[in-house]
Amino acid sequence: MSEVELLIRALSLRDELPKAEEQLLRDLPMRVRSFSRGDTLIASGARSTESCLMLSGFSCRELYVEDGKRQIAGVHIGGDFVDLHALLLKIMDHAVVALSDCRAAFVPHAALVGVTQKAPHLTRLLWMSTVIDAAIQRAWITSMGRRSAVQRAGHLICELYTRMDAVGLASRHTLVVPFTQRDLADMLGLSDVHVNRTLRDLRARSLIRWEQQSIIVPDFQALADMAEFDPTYLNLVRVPR
Amino acid sequence: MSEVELLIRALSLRDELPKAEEQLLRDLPMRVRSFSRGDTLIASGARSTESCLMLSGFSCRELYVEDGKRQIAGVHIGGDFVDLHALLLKIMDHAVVALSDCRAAFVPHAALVGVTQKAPHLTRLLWMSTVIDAAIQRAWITSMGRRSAVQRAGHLICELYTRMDAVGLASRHTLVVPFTQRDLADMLGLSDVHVNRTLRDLRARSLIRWEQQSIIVPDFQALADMAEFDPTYLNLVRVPR
DNA sequence: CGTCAGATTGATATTCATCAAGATCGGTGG
DNA sequence: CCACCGATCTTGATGAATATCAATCTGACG
Repeated sequence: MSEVELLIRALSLRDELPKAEEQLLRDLPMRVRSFSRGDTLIASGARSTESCLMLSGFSCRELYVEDGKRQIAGVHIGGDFVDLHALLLKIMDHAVVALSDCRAAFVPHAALVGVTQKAPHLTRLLWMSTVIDAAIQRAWITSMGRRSAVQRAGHLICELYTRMDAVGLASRHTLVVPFTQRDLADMLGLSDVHVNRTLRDLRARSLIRWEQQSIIVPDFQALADMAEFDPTYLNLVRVPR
Repeated sequence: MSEVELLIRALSLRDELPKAEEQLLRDLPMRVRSFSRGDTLIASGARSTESCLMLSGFSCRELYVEDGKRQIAGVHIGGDFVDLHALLLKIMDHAVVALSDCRAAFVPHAALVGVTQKAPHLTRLLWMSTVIDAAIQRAWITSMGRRSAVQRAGHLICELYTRMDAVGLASRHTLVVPFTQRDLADMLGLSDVHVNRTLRDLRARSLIRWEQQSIIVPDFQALADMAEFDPTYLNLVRVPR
């Protein structure tokens, strides 16, 4: 079982992945490292020569504004090529930080450039993964601009549930997530106090339960309806790309 | 002067563009169409077989939530390959709508797949343009989550100024933009009334003037400082990619 | 000259942030 | 084993930011 199984699974969900391309992924040179919650995987402003693939655990994209307020612009789980865009951007506009203990693989840009030169279809699939990321960001923008706090929180939980379920990381109505309410607040653009009340509200409506580090979603459809969640943007359909 | 000059300029700002690749762009088959303000260039949910390149004028990415509230998730100007991600996404999660009279070129996906097969470097530059788009979206998320209304509006104006200036569409302190205050409200996630007051505030501080369809920024640095605008994320540097 | 979209202003309501104080819980040193 | 400690969660009270509702004003245009 190779380190890139989850990535292969994530790509296979969206298009047929020929064995040869699978092999290219397995053969990518990579340096695997472990991190603890709070560690910085990639610093803001870094000029990377490697891109970072999540193997297990959680990380997030983190930006700070001047008075120390934090905004999280995306959450990443195993199989996400979090930092693929560094291949093109050269200088990071944000940091990637561990939200839980996690493992990540760092792949040299030279190897990825190699993929773009000899494997156009695989290149398109990697490109696709960055573009799905952007679609998720648009959903966040929509939530932050035009949805209430309860809907926003519900929408985020639906997103995480759907994404984790797709790669086999959710089990029967339950998500194991390491987030504190402060983390959630920084994802949703709310204060931690207000997140607490928002979760209480969701609990009171029996849309979620929150035990230890687990979010339990007894009735996904009910939550999705409340939050106006439509999973189309996650592109979980297998079509030629 | 070909239709794709502005695109060539936008890419050249970020990396050297060999003549051969320039020629590939000029040779792309395309169907040019004109639109009036309010027209839909690409409908939400569409399964396109073409991608849309802005030639002139303004468009935006538009999403609606159920009670009819609109959120704009990005603004596009001449030279922006607005809809390049449709090549990978296959089904649109949002609409692209004209914010002014504009012209756009539609390029068949088959031709773009061709580029990915025979021009890896140009492919990376196109990929880059989608990934810069995502960086802009992260800046919007940060603004919406953690900046005040005045900073948010200022930040957006700085973004537009910088992008338009980069491709030669801004002239001495002045931006010609066709936005109504309602458009602006839907970009910023505010009500139109509040946008009006926010602009009044910016005017009162002499950070902008707003005449007809022109935004005048007498002192860009002052506005940027107030809004904490740092243009790094727009990747306006010429480096090998 | 009337009409209509957009801009502006005022009054009020709602949502959410901030400040402050407990409560809970896991971990740690004695 | 127990007392303590810090981080997190929870709740209440208050205030600021922003939305909503309702007029009025302005300017372009038929």
